[in-house]
Amino acid sequence: MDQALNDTGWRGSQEGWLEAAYHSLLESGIDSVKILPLAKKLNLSRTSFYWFFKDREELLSALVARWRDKNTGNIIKQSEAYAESLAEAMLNVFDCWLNADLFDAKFEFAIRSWALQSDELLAEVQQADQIRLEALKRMFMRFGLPETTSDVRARTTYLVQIGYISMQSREDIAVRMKRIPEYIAIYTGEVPQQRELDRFFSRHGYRPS
Amino acid sequence: MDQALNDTGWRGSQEGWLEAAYHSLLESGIDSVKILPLAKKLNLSRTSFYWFFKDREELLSALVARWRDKNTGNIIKQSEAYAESLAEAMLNVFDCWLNADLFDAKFEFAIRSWALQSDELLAEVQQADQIRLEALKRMFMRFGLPETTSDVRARTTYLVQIGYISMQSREDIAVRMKRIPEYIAIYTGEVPQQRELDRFFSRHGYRPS
DNA sequence: GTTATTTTCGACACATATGTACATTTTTCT
DNA sequence: AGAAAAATGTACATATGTGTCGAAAATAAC
Repeated sequence: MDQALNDTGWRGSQEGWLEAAYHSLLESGIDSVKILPLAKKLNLSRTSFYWFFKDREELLSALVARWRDKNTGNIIKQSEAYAESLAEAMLNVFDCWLNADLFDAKFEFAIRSWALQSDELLAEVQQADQIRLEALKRMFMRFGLPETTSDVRARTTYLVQIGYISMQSREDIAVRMKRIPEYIAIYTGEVPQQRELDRFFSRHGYRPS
Repeated sequence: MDQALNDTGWRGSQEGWLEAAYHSLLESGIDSVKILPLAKKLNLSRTSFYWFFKDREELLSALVARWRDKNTGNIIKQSEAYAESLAEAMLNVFDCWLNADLFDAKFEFAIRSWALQSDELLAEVQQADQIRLEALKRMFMRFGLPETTSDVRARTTYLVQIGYISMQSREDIAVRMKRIPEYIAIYTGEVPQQRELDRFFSRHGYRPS
């Protein structure tokens, strides 16, 4: 659990503490993000922390900033990506659910759990929800669906994913892939073309058997 | 914040401490469920707690038992209730999402957040998920849908709700009701009859304007 | 009304956490 | 190598939490 995160010769760094905090948050929730335990993991003196951060609050703010930068943005980008059909557009969004670089599901859940005890964070999360939902709704409308329908379908798409995250399920990629065509059919009301599915499977390194 | 939970003349009781713990869990997560703060809320001495519970662990176990008894069971019951169409059957399930007596959404979310830091609890939550999903799947199959379709539609139904809970949204009942027909259409593939909707609205004391 | 039971509370021992002040060490810069 | 800067560590003050013991008070039982 040591560093090597550093280009300098010092053992600790802002990034190092933040990284440790991130892992602790994902593993055991925000109340586990405490300076003393983190120091033990990093093999550093607890008080050395205060060289990099003013106090615990500043560390927690840095965590929120990290979430904000990562998870909001890619959904919008994917929902706006080029597509010839609604089914293909939806598959672009699904990239987020299968690629941890685009959307960090564990992080998302940990943040939501944290929001239970922080009204300030809850407001941020709800703002993120709204922005993401609106992007998805625009995608449906781009393909000619009426407003109310687009709204509910956007919600379905998004909420299933948030629900999935909240189940903290650890399913095999093959199991999840097998359900994809059905999900697309439910969300969009249209069955995806085989070539669209093949393109999707291919870019996620999956070979249907 | 005083008692009156008691038929006896004593101020404290097992139920009183449990009730306080429940509220604290829902408001601020499991790490806020601490004996000292609860004692302050109850206007009791902290150590009096130990007369009713062996230790903190026992209190937490009681909380889990409460969740188990309440939230698992009603979904199954509603999914098996009499219905002439799939849409009507789905509306029966929707009763859970709109009636806190049938399904305590806040409790559900708090438990899931807690499960982040307890593998034992996580296993319980995942077992509950599986049982609920299977009940919903059976409902779809009862109306003649194929197995895979039933499975994915059951997931959609359930996950949207878990996702909704996880959004911790505080929406107006009218806003939610307006979306109901669309949700039913997406989940079941069939449009609900007006009389089915009227029956549903009526039993939730809602008058569409 | 007295006695027994149940509940409540204060004092103690201990553990874990935060944050400050200041001395010390380690690295970097010249 | 020597000075400066950056990072680390020790000691201290303080806060909040758990759990035990035994005395005291309130209620229930007779």
